[in-house]
Parts: sequence; C-alpha cells; structure tokens
Amino acid sequence: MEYNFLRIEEKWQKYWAQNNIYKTEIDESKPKYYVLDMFPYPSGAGLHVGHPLGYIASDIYSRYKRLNGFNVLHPMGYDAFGLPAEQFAIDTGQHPEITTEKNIKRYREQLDKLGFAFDWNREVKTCSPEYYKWTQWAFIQMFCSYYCKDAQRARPVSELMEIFETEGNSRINAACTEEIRFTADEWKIKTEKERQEILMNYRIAYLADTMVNWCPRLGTVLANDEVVNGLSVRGGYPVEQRKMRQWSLRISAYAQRLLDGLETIDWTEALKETQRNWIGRSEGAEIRFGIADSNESITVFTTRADTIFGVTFMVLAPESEYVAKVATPVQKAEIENYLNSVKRKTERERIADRKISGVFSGGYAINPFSGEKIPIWISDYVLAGYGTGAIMAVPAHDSRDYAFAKHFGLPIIPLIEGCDTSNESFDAKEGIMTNSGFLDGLTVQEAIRKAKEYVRENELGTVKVNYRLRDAIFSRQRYWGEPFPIYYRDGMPYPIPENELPLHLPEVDKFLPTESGEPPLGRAKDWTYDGYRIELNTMPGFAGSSAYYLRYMDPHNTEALVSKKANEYWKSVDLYMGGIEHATGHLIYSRFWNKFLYDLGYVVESEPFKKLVNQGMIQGRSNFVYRINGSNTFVSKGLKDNYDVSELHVDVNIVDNDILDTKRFKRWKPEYETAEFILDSDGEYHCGWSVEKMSKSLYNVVNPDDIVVTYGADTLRLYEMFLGPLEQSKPWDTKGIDGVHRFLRKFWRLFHSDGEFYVSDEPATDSELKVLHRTVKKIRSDIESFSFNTSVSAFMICVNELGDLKCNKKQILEPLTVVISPFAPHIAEELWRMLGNKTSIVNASFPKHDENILIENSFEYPVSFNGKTRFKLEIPLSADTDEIREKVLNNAQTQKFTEGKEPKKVIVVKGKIVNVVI
RNA sequence: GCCUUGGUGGUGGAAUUGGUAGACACGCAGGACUUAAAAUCCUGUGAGCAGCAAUGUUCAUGCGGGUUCAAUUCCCGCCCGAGGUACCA
Repeated sequence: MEYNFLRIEEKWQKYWAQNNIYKTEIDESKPKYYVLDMFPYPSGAGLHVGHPLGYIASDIYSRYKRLNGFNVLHPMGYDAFGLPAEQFAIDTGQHPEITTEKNIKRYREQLDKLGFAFDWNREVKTCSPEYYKWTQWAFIQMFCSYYCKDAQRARPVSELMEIFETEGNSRINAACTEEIRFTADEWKIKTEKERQEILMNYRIAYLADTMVNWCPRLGTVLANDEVVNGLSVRGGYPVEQRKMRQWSLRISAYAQRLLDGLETIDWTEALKETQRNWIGRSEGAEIRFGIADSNESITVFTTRADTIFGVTFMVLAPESEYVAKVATPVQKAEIENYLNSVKRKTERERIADRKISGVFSGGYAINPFSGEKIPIWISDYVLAGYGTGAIMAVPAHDSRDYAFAKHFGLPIIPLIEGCDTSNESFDAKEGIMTNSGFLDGLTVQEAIRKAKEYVRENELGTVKVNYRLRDAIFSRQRYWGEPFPIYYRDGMPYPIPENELPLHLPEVDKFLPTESGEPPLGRAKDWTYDGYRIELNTMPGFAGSSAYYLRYMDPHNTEALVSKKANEYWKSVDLYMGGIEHATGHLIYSRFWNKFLYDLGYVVESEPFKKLVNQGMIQGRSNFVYRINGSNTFVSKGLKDNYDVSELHVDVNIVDNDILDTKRFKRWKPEYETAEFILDSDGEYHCGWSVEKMSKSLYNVVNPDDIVVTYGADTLRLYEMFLGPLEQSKPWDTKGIDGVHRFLRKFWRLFHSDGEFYVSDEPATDSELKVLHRTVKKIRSDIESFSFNTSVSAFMICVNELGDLKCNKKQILEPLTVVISPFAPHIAEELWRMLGNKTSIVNASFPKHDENILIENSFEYPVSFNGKTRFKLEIPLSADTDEIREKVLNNAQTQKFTEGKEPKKVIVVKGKIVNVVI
C-alpha cells in the first residue's frame, strides 16, 4: 500500500472531530498543563505558510505533554474586533460581523487541515456578546477600583468614599491623576457631581483630558504601542498630539509590579529587557527651583542631582503650565510664535525634524544649591508627558542640553575633573567631581547619593522614581469594538449594573462618524440606558485579548469570567507561544489586567504566562526576472549584466529551485504571453532571489493549502520545524520540503513489505534497540528544549538506520510511532491502528529510554599525541579514568611514541583519551 | 546613540556547553533501475597541496589578540547584519 497522505489525513481529522478526541475536562487525577497560542486576528487574506509555525510548535509540545500523562488544555479562538473589518465595512457597507464570520470560517478550514489538537469546544471570539460581556465586566471592576499605594494593590472605590466621609483624603496614598487635598467636612458639602469628579481622579479606569495620539485618517485615538514613528501601525497614517477627554487605564500604578514580576517568569532575556525599557524605571529626584521675583517655583525631575552646580539654564516643554507663569510681556509675542509653530507640527514631523529650536521665556529661576540666577527657556526637546515637563539643563553632561546651549550660546560648566567639553558633552556617569561646592572630590556615584540626601534634608524637593510607562488610552472612536457599559447622568459616567450585561453593540446605518463629529455609535437609535445617553466610544483592540486565556478555562460560564474551580485547577498558562511583536502591547496589558483581577481575588496567579516562547517570523523568498528595458524579452540572471534590464517580481509558485517555468510564465499575465527569453548556457532561465516580507504584492506568498495538497499536513508540519530554530526568523523556501516528505515515505515503508503491511513480532536485536533508545532520548530532550529542527534530523537518521538494518519489528516500530506522533499525528495514527491498537495514539504514553541499552561494551579510543590522533585503543567502557590512563601508559604503541619516557600527562575527558603530552 | 540578538560550506542549518567542526537536509556531480521520463535507490561533495589509489597533510566557524594540552564555545578589542527603542532629563 502506498503512503496516501490525503486519504489518511482526511480520515483521521474526521475521526478526531467526530469523537471529540481533543476535548479537555478538569481531571484532578492528572497534573495539568496549559499550552496557549496567541489567537489570530482573522484577516481577509487567510493564512499563509508563516502563520502556523507557532501553532505547530505548540501543538507538538501539547501532544508531547499529553503523551507524558498531563491533562493538557490547548484551546484556540479569534481576536475578532479590529480595524480592517471596519475599514472594509466603511468601503463596502457590509457589516463587519459578516466579514469577520466569513474570515473565521476560512481560518478554521485552513487550521483544520493541519491536524491540530485544539479543543474547539472552548473556542472564543472576542466579538461575541457572550465573550465581551466579561470584557465589559472587567472594565466596570476597574471603574469601581482605585490603586492603594500603601497596600500596593487595587481596592474598591466604595471604601474610598467611606474614608472621605470620616476623615477626608489626607491619609489616602493612592495613584491618582492630580493631587488634591480636602477634609471630611469639605467632602460632605460637595455636590454629587463634584464628588464624582474627585472619584474619577482615583479610578483605575478613568476619564480625563489627556494628551492623546489622534489619527485623523482613522478618526480615532491610539495607544502608544499602536503608533510607530508617528504613524499608525494599522494603515500607516499620520498621528498627531491632541488633548482630549478619553478613557484611560491606570496601568502606570502597576509599573513597579510589572517590573518585579518579570523576575518570576521564564521569558527570554531579550523580551524581558524590551518590557523593562518600555516601563522605563529611573531613580532620581524632583527638585524645586524658585522663580526669581516670585513666590512660585518650578519642579524638575533629574537622575543627575550631582550635576546641579552645572545648571546654566532651565527648559520648559511648550505645553508646560509653567510657561504662562514665567513668560515676560517683552517676550510674549515671540513665545506665542514659537508655541504656534510647535503646535502645527504632527508627531511625525516633530520626530523627523531634529533641528534645535526654542525661545527664551524672559523669566529666571534660582539654583537652590548655588543661589545663582539662571534663564528659563522653552523648547520642544523637553516632553510634556515625562517627569514634570521641565528640566534643569546641564550642558556639560547631557548631549541634548549641550546641543541646545551651543546653538543659543549659553554657558557650559564642566563638573568632572579632566573632562573635555569643547566639542561634546561628557555623559558618562564616572569621574571625580569639581566646580561643585560641597560635592567636590567625590565620585559621580557618591555625588548622586549625597546630592539626593541634601535635597531631602533641606526640603528642596523629593527623592523620586519615575516611570516611562504611560496610562493606556482606552477609548476608540470606532464602531467595531466592545461598547462601554457606561451611561452619562449630569455629565458624569456611571456603570450599567452587572446583571444587565452584556451591553450589545447596536446597529447603525453607516460605520462613519456622525455629521456633528461624534463616533459611529452616535448613529444608533435609542442608545440610552434608563433614559440616559450611553457612552459613544468603543474599547480598543487590546481589551478583548487581555484576559482571553482566563476565559478558555471556563468558556461557557454565564456567572463568571472563570469559575474559582476552573481557575484553581488550570491556574495560569504554562507555555505561551506567539510573536515578538506583542512585547510592549498585549503582553504588558495582559499582565496588568491579570494583576488587577488578582488584586480583586478573581484569579489565583499574579502572572498570566509562566513560560513564553517567541516563534520567529517566516519571511518570503521572492524571485525576480530581468526584462530588457523597452522590450518583452527576459534575460536569465547569469547574463543580465550584459543588458539594460529592470528587475521584476515573479510569482514564486511558477519558479522551481530558482528556475523559471517559462510556459507558465507566459500564461501568468496577459502581457507576458508574447514574452521571449534569453537563457543561460545550461538552457534554463535562472531567477534572482531575495528575502522579503511575505506579501501578496511581492508575489512570494505560499499558501499552506497548496502544500497540504501536494505533500500533506504531516510533511508541512515537519518541514516548518525543520526549517531552522523555532525562535529565529527565516525565509520560507519550498525546495527543501522533498527531503522531509521522503523521510515520511521511508518511515511508511518500514511497516510494509512488497507493498503489503508487514510487521514482525520477532525480538529486536541489540543494534535495533540501540537505534530506538537513542532516538527516544534525543527527541525527549529536543522537545523539552524546543529544538524541533534537530528532532526532525534525529528521525531521519533513525529511519535511515532502521532501513539499513531492515528492521520491521513491532517492538521497535510501535514505540517509534508514538515518538513521531506529536510531529506527524496523521501518519502516526494510521500506523498505530495498523499495528492493532484500538484507541487513538494520543492516549498512548511516550516511551522511556534505557541507558543500559545505549552503553556499548567497549569502545575504540582514539589516542592523540600532542593534538594528533595516532592510533586507537580498545578499552572496556566500564573502565574509570585511572584504569584508562594505566592502559595507555602500558601500551606498546604509546611507548613507541614516548620513546620509553614517562609521558607528562594523559588527558581523559568523559572516558575518552583526548591527548597524551610527551 | 542605547538595549537585545546573531555572524559556521554553494544553501537552510548541526555540534551533547571547552574535546574528531560541518550532523541532517537541500543543491550539485556521477551511477543503478527504465525504451524514455517520473518515482526510487546507491556513491561522492568545505578549500588547498601531494598521490594512480587507499591515504596523508595544511588551512578553515566575521576580523585581531589572549587563556588552555585543546576554543565555533571562555576573556579583551574591533567589523557587519537583524530586532526593539529613542529628544525619557
């Protein structure tokens, strides 16, 4: 019987689905293991061959764990809210739900063909009301909570109100938007609206006027991680800064815990480092500088308190509130001018335009250490959003201040002995202080400490830790997202009662903003609760993906996001597989979301993802043809330099091994029908190639469905793993797939003789057993270290050796089938049944290897003299190092080399004589 | 700039963490089977030198040093690529 992969794969996929083979339930008798993939956004383009890489790897791991006796949770779902479906809806009028459902169906078909062990009973879609009910629920919990800095956790806002009632807020140490102080008596006489405004200051999900990334083209605000280089990640449209009233999540309150949590989880150092940088902790001090001839002062943040004697000017961000306080009438016009020019620039222009600009405010400040009077400037190199929006400039030791000082001719005072600041600043934190009053003679590190102490003792400011991490902007002016369960009364937001969730996304006539500029939900009829207007914004993409891993544990629960029982059993994700691109978005939001729910006691683990593996991207490998300019003649790569040619992308599917199928090329596009070719000397047309993103427009997309039809899913799975290390990005190149396919056919043939199934019950020989046990050992350690590429090699070696031994014995082949099954589940299942087993191979157990079988009785030891192998010596393997040494010394050949002298050394490593030094 | 990664044959990549560098696969070359093709199988394949040959020998893991009997692996200094981040004070 031939290896008919199409028949086999179809048969077992059907069997697995019909018999619910991968359905998972809580089973207290087994240890649990939770393997999660980052769920996909179902895009209209479908899956290309790069998408399933991570799914295959996690599938192998989850099957392996199951074979080792674990109760494995391995679910899949869809991150279904998102901009592309909505943009498509705007263009075509088709409801995003229809587009999304269609895409999901297509994804499911493609995924099903690859033989994954997903428990589809647990499927979630973020756009379904049963699911987003819990996204809305979580939002209400955040709305009703504040972050207590003393307890370092979230607590209910109701508790806060009780304290205000009895003692005001003087004792409250909470994360808030703005510091305000009031007594109990003051609280009592406040109106409901005033009270709500104060509470808003504390809520973890809060409404505030904040600087946001506004994307006019998308008509919505975006979070920081959704903007790259001043352009939106989706669509690549310009983004500008704007002050708007928006929902935000007080994620900054969790900065330290998000940082500390990284120490407890098994992620790569690179990823942890990316998160550390994003959180951006910096230790320093806030120091007050008095404004000359005024009672007011400016507070700056600095990590270099030691350099305060070198402050020669101050700089305010253009948006800073201090600007109005220090501006003098004389300078007014010039300042206005500057502020306007800054405001006109978009974020992107501001980044692109690194020209030094600024304006003198007219005001002066007093250096609190030296008492000197220093000018205050305004410049956009200082950011309003970080620290206090004002800095003390130390041009000698900060390159940005240096450039500014040089440009405007401001003085530069060096503070470190022997440093040269004539051409550039000296930014390093090393050296001995000078020109610095009481700090003179100290090292920089000592001076930083001492200056901070001085600040604290003399009440010039406070020692402070700053974080770069901003609160997450949580509202979007779009249609296709979760509606906020919030209504407005007297201008203030109130939550819709939890028992009335979900709040369904309403129907609208168009998916565009209203004529008055309100978000699309402004078009919904009766968009009210109890007669009050409901929030018109929707939630951002990351809302639905922040807690989906919890929902998989208990996806049909109508009473809770996840039941206590399910959460206590599954706890957290043991292995999370996904792309690195979510390092500063999803992977921060999820950790925050989880910590928040942990604070409230809804989940038992403080970190959601114990181990995380980033699979690399699969890039496309593009092919090129060379057209002679002004003609329809194409010249092969080897001869192209003799002509004036243009390089054109050609569909990789009509190129084999970089050789163009010229007949298919002519049929590819009408304009090439009359194409002529100048071939290389071997009579072939050779194409050029390069590695690029896999994309339709570059004609380098390879569709998994096509591969499955030609080679089968098992071959595709093996080949994707064989391509290279899992975590490394690599180009897809179909040409190597034959080797892997050949391996599967050889494996199949081991079970057959003269075309008929034939496996003998004879006992295996020592060498056959050795092949099996070596393979088992190797695969086990490879899977545990995610080295799937070397696993495939090990299989190939194993099958080649068994082929040479003509081994077709059940004793060897049966366990080997189990070992291969995580990689190639269909063929393994088929052979497993042919071997006479009654139940699915997924219920088998992964074989163990026997070290005793692996050890040989004796070994030919290479004996090297001064680094060169001279002869081999047979010594029993049981011999210890001293015995080996003895043998070598007494050997006649050794004595020939040493000329009877005693060798200096015999070096034995792991039972091997690697060198004898004479 | 900073942080994180990598750099090994014609190609993708191995190397049990200091112990025979190049496993496995692709490609290429030659051969077997076949009327022929496909499929399959076998052999060879880092480079140089010597030899009819078996084989011997030298050089090779981005570059330059160092430690060691022994370095792709450890240390120091450079060069190049990829990813992240960027007026974060």
